[in-house]
Amino acid sequence: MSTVEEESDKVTVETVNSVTLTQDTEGNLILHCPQNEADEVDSEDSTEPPHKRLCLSSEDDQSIDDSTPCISVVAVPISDNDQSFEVTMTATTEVADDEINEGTVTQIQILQNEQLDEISPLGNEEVSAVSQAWFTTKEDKDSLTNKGHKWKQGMWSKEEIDILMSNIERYLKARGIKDATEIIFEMSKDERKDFYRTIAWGLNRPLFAVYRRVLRMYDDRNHVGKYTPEEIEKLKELRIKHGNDWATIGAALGRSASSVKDRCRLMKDTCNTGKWTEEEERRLAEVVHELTSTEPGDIVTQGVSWAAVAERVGTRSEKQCRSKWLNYLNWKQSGGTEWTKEDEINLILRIAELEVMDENDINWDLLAEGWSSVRSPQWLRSKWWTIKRQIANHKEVSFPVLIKGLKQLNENQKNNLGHQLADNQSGAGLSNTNSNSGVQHVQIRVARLEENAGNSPSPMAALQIPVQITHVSSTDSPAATVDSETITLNSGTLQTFEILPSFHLQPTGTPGTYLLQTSSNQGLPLTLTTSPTVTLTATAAPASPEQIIVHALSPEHLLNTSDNVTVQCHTPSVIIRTVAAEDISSAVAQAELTVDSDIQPTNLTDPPTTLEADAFPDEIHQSKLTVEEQSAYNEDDTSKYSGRSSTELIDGVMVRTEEEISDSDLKREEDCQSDLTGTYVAEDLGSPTIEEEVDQSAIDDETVLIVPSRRGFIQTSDDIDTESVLPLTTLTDPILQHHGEGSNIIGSSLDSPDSEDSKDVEDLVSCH
DNA sequence: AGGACAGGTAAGGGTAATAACAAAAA
DNA sequence: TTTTTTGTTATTACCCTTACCTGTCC
Repeated sequence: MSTVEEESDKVTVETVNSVTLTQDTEGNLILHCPQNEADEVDSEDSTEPPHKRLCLSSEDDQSIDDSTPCISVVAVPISDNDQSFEVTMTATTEVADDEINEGTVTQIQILQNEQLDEISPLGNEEVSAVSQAWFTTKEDKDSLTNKGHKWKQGMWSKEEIDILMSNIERYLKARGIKDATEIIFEMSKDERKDFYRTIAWGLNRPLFAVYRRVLRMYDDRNHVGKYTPEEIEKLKELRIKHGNDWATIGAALGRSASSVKDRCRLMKDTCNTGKWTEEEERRLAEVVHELTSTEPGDIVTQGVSWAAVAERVGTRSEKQCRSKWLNYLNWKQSGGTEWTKEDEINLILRIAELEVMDENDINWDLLAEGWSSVRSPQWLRSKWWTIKRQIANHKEVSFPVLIKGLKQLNENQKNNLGHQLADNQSGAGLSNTNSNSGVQHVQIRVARLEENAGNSPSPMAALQIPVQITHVSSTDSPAATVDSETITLNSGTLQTFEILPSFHLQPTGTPGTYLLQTSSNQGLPLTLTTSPTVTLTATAAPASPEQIIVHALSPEHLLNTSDNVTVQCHTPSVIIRTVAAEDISSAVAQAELTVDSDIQPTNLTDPPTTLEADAFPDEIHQSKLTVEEQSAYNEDDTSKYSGRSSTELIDGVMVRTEEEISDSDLKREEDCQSDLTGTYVAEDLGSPTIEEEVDQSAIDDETVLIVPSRRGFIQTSDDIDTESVLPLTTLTDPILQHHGEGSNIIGSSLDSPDSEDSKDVEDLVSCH
């Protein structure tokens, strides 16, 4: 593969759901995506998908009423200097105005949250009863459950933590407090009275859970790390002296009470370590079966009181007992078979089949059922973890992307000889740390700007595809009777929002598909400006294009574009892709475009050409969407997402995958694209694939690729400065966070420190 | 007196990450 | 045989929920 700086050739693609843009009070760009997920929030959901529409809500409150926001995406610059940005998106429920009922709570909350600054206490609308209630009693819980409330349990996701942190930050800011610990540990209950309730905004968790989380987070005696032998000794003494007074013991050791309590649980004095003797195993099995009234050979994975078991076993702690049982003994005794590579592939496929958008939605018990080589649901889950880690940056990519990547990876492994793979990979410039199997350390890149790339003067500068906006018409209502919405960027009274300070639309060759170009000097691909110049109107006009794809292109392309273009859309969903542009520095003429429903784009340069390799030297990757596919997706593909609400599908939500591709890939893509003139390849949902060689003639897969460059960025406005940039940790706007399991967060990771080691990156994600 | 509120504690089930160790491959 | 790699197990630092408790205020 080309020898061009490998680092820089990596291209990242990002997939997003359909969204709309808004800007929050802090100047952050927020993409709202109408959609699905509404579901889960309230169990009672009727089969009828909530009425969806575009919701372009701006800061003005009105948007609340007529728009029904659903998904929110926050795109924020993550770094002041490099202007790189990431997009995080979450889904929220969307409901028609009149349907407001409990199910809409989410939405309301979000909107309100958006205006958190004017901290008006929860308002009258009912806020999530869950996040506003302490409910520590079983009665409270049952009561809420009976009312149809559901809430999140278990480990907090990164997104939730982001929200929490962001909420806290806002709270502090609003009150001029610098350190949250002041509130948490120093203030009186009265002084902090609305603290927890306020920061619980957007979190579908009981207030008490939020409270616990916060305490742990800010307790510096927590997370102290490994206990030293000295500490263990001291702990033993203190234990004798103070019994179970964990607070006292913890204080003496400089550890939190729960930490010392947990540590003590691990060290019963009679505990053995290391290999279990046969006698111990026999005893364990006996005790487990006895206490659970089961027979040897039965599979027992739940309902075991491990403390009681450990007590009876005598020589092992409860954790040792549990671990031994769930990871080995029970399986052994019930005639389990060995786990094979095939099982592994199977696992990936089965998980993929589940179509869940969130790993937490996987029912491991169900998955493990009847699978003889699976030792226990818990074991299977941990197995999954080890598989997942084959993708170096698994934490950064969305779940669907991860699955896709793993599938591809396994296919490659199956189809290629190890060495071949390795060779190809290295040739492609994708680093593969592992010379043989090539399995390890594959990395899927999230749209992020590459640090290194920036340093090289490279040609890539020319390639910038900062933003792509796709408007998809909903196939379900061809008549577009319903939502013919007007998206007015900027002045409309209705839902207005503004995008790019200036941009151009270019026909792509596909009817209804245009490329939106932005000038680079705006600084950002996506910008919400106050200037009333740009208006994008989507109407129900029948003639409306199936979709409008707007791309922010490199400056060069702007030249030939005409100023006014009208685009008609009668569809509710908008897909916006944001991509980092490489070196957009070169200012480009900025033209303003107005999209009208009736007008056809004029004077637009032929997009295909612009997409040529020249225009986009090595770096740019363009994503394509095919109208057909898109439509198909909308109407027929529901099955694909069985796990999600049908509404989502209808809306044509697309999930964008993020991947990294080599520049050659990009080029190919581009070429391909130009060939396809007019045909936009649908971005296939899980398209990121990992390929070993750059050379894949198979671009047919139509993955959408966008090239991110470290220079890409999103700015809310020209005057935006670094101040307005949210810290990395708060990329996810809490406000937007969706409650409930349905939240779809894509590409939320951002900062990932590890990304730096692009050397290890070996991903090859192909765009098939 | 009773109940809601706002915390708080301890117990215990569970997870994620890693350390240790063993088996296999080079 | 020795070394390196890979795969299992064991360990452990933390996490989270549950059940129950406490003090204050109305």
